[in-house]
Amino acid sequence: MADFITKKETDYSQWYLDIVLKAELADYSPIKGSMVIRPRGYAIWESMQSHLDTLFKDTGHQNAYFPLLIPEAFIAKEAEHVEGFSPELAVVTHAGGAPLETPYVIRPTSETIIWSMYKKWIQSYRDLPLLINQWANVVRWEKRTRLFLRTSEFLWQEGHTAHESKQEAVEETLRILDIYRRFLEDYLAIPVQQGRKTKLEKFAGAVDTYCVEALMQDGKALQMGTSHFLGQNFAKAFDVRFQTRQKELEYVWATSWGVSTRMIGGLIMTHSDNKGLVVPPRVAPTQVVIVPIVNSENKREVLTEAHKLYDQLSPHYRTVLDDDDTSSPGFKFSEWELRGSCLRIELGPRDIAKASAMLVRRDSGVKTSVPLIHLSKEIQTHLDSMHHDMYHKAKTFVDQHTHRAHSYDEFKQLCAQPISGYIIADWDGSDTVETQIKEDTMATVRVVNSIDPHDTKKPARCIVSGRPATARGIFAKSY
RNA sequence: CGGGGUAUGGCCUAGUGGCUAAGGCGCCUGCUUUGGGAGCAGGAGAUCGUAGGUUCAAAUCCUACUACCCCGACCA
Repeated sequence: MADFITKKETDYSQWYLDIVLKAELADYSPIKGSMVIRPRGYAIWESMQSHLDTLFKDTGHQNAYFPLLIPEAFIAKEAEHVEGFSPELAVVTHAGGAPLETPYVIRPTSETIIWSMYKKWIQSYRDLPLLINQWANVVRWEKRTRLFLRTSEFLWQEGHTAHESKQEAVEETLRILDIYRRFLEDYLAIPVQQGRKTKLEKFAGAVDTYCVEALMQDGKALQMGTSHFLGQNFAKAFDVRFQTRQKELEYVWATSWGVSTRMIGGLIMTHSDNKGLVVPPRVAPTQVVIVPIVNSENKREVLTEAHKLYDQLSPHYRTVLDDDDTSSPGFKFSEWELRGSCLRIELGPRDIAKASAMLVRRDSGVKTSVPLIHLSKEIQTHLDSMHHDMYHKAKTFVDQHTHRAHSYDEFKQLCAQPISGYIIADWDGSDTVETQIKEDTMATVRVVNSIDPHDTKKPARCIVSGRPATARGIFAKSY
């Protein structure tokens, strides 16, 4: 992990931005607040897409596509939705060289355009459940942006489902939440907290918002994915009713859920170190880089061996052979560490003499000499253990920075720590207390979970008001 | 929208009133090199963010503007 623990907040920001820019994942774009995702960064996104698509399709979801522009009036149909999104809409007022009679907004999310179509598609319980996902870009004109973490335009997937019953929709909401948790842990090696959002933090238009949260190395939380139970709000706003099995007419029950390119930012902030990017093996664009070490005498022999090795490995691993002879091995080592290649294979005369290669891990820096005949198998073993080691390193960090606050004084003291982390506290569930905590300490409720009655012998009390506590929250400062 | 900062070749920086704007990285040419960011020699590349002002003289001082970055406000 990076050793900026004692440094200031701005240094952490700079460290993060340096990695994004120097590892060539993204760049500032000419449009303020939006970024250019460069090929190396996009490859991570493609990898995420492919894994998530599999998880969605395995649970019966299908991909579709809806328009970028949404009639402004659609947004206004759901009261909370319009209130929540209005301040951050980009509006198209002119087209074809003339003012438009009715303006369009660039989608900040697609609930409204999708539900306008669902009205046509859903008549009977036979049409349900309708399980659709879309890969798209959306625009939200935020006041403050940061590469990957909050850009005015970003890429995401948004799922939109319609169900016969409340229970089925709630189950779907939680099923997706669990897919997100599994994806983050099993593919990105990022441990997460899952739970419900408070009324103040939930999605504009949802009945309940659930989310997965991760803890960054500076002790701030980052929301990595959300899954909303929408109740019948959008069905009512767009008048989507269906004939039930009992021949009655009822509004359908809905969910929506999404994860975005923000996950790339979360991945960087969770795993990377002072040498640069560290990418978990299952999504890494480059899993193995082969660096041949040549001199004028053995050049041909070493390069022949290196190419043989490349041919052998590249069908199984995302492999790069760096045979550029204008830069030195030392330069390449540093360069590939910065770019986050999982494993480096050094192949030089000494190695070839004993029919082996030097294998170096990005996460730990540990070097092992491996016989060439075992190399392919060894790589798999190392990639697997690298994933587990990265997960456990991150998990240990989270555990070390998770504290329980029994009083407000204790809470405030924990918030004042350089790396405040998660603070678990009981409160009365009121907006007033939540707001006060935010004003006093900058910490917000990341997720709410119900209080396990077996956990405390005496009834839980709100740390601020002293009233009986109704909820146990995980609080943190956040991005 | 507030607070702070920056603006000099493709990138990073030096230059705080005075001769032809300096250096590093990168780039081009050639040679030599290659096990942790190689070396030597030569070369190309800048109207010093924009506009105005002060002065014999401005990259440097003053004013305004613009852009970007950081911290807030805001933010499924």
